[in-house]
Amino acid sequence: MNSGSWGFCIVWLAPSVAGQSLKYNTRNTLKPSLQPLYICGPTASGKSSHALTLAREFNGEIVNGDALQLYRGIETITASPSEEDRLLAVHHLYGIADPSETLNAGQYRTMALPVIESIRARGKLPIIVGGSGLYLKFLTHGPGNIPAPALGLRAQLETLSLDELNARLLEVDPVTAANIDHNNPRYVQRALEISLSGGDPASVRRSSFQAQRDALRGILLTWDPSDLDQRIRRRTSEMLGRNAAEELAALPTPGPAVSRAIGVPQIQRLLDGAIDRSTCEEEIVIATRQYAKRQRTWFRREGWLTSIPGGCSSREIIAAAHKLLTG
RNA sequence: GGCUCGGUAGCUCAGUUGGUAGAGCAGGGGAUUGAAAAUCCCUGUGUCGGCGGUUCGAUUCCGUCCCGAGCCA
Repeated sequence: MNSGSWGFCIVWLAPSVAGQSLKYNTRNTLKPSLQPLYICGPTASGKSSHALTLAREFNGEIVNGDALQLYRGIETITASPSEEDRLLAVHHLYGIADPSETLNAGQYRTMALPVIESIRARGKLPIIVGGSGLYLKFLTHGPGNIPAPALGLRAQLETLSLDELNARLLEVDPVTAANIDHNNPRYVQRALEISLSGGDPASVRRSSFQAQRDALRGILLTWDPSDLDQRIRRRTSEMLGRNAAEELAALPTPGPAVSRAIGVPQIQRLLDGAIDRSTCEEEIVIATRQYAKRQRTWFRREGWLTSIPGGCSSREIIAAAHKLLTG
């Protein structure tokens, strides 16, 4: 597969969009480039609020890039944009999935691409805001040449032990077996899934994954870890102070994805009476902090992102975005 | 006041029949190609409560003091 077959690139290069005359806010005269602007960063880094500022400044619409905010019914727990915020700019792909579903990065891409295209078709700037590294990776770098998850096969593999999975992978795809983290059941299982679903083994297919050629532009919000920790503590406390517990209690049986969302298992145990409120809060803070660390590690490798201090002013974020949009 | 049990890594605890100690969690670092808020990998020197004593050598034995918890007065 070559770069030309990436749906995303096709969208970006669509001549009908590139030829339109566009109106930005009067304070900014920009070239008519409506390539998406990405706002990334760890949880609690202020992505949503900065994105809102930029959407209003640059005539943009916001597209969710967060795996868990796709689900409805857990808005408080996932710190999704509030009703008021959604009145200030158009928001897409928030709360569009049933909590019993389990989406994946490929499905997200499939949903997000037409949304982005339609925003551009309306002459608006798509602003993708989120912290789910893999989901954003699928958006920016394509889905590769790998088959979608085969759920039936996955269920079968689920019954095998890690040793058995590794043994089978070694038979089917020795190249991948030699390179994979064989302690990680998810990775071993997925590699097997690919190799067993027909066609070339995972080692061949994954090597056909290509790098993005078009210029990507995005902002990575950064924080000093101890400052971010304070923000996480504050947000967790506020979240529990709102209707988080009631929200979860009212949720019809969630699927695997929502069940694992940070806050859900902890609040569930609070509702069950297994832990008290302060223990619940502390556990959520810890899980969130660890997640933020993983996000930091992930985004650090996305070299195309421009780092901006998360605590910057509206003026500064606008200036940074302006530079990216015109540069 | 007396007795008993505790006091070891940020937390919960193990252990050393006397040769200065190790797990889980937390913390730190990393990975990440369709479950990703997931999953996985690497990373443990701390007056072993204080002070004395016995000993070549004490965190380990003895004495005493301090601090918890419990029981008896």
